[in-house]
Amino acid sequence: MESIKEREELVMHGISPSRPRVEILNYLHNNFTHPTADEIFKDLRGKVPTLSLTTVYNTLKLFVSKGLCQSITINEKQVCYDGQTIEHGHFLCSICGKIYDIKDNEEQDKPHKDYMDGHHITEVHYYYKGVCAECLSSLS
Amino acid sequence: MESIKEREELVMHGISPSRPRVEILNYLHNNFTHPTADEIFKDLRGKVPTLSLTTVYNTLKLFVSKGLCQSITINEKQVCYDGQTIEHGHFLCSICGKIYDIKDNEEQDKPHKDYMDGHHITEVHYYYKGVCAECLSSLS
DNA sequence: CGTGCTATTTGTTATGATTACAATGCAAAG
DNA sequence: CTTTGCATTGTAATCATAACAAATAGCACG
Repeated sequence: MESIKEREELVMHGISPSRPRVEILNYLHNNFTHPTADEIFKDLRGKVPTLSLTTVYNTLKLFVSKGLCQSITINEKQVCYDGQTIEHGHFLCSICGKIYDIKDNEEQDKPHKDYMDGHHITEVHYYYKGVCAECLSSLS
Repeated sequence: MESIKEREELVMHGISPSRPRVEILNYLHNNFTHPTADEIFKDLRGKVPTLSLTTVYNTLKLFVSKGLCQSITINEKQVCYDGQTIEHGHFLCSICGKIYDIKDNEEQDKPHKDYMDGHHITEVHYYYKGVCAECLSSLS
């Protein structure tokens, strides 16, 4: 895990590839669990002992502004982050609280437009709530 | 404004129609601004001087659980509330911060399914971000 | 090698939304 | 009138996030 890819990606986006930034981006590229800032912080502390939570927050905000990741606001409590920048939906399980990615194979399933009611649309977000497959099967 | 309709609606949903509850429901039915708990509290203080912010929070949570209103989590800072319970999208203006209702005239514009990837879907949420018509026109 | 400059990181402290909790109030039933 | 139980209230706690100032690191230049 040399994180060369992450280093390059940062530079291409005009961000200098400091240690914390490379590690956080690498983390986002390897974890599809939609982590919160705090989860990222706790998970990376072992690898980068000097890391501070403030840096995680700053870095994530920077990444979002540069289009390197997206923030997810399904959960009423905390913001979650997703290293996948291509538009896709999410599913929040009301029982276990996990967030799943939704792969939209059918195009018409997702809302799509540039203008609506005269507003200029730059981002489309959609998500579902319910009970996930795993929780469904344990409700035997 | 006798709020008889709200009184009835509360009773029909198994909620005893106390003064704060009637007033908050009435407020949600007359304001389509997607207010936060605090905005509702401040706006109703004149009319109901004994009202407490805690009651507003409790009541909103009760309403959501009984399906009398829905909570909107577009904004990363606070949760907003919407008295309209029929499924509809929202639009958040990144400039002025206002939230608009989106009337979906075209059915295929909104995602729709009962099951997806094995998960059981009970709620569908979607929203857009961008620049609203008003802010667009003032960018002259 | 040092020096200074700028960007980055860090720790601490503040903020602000939401909740927990305990106390008070109130309305219906006896 | 009392009792009983739910509603409401005020206060204090919690917790995510941001502000801020100090410390540090990377780097161009002498």
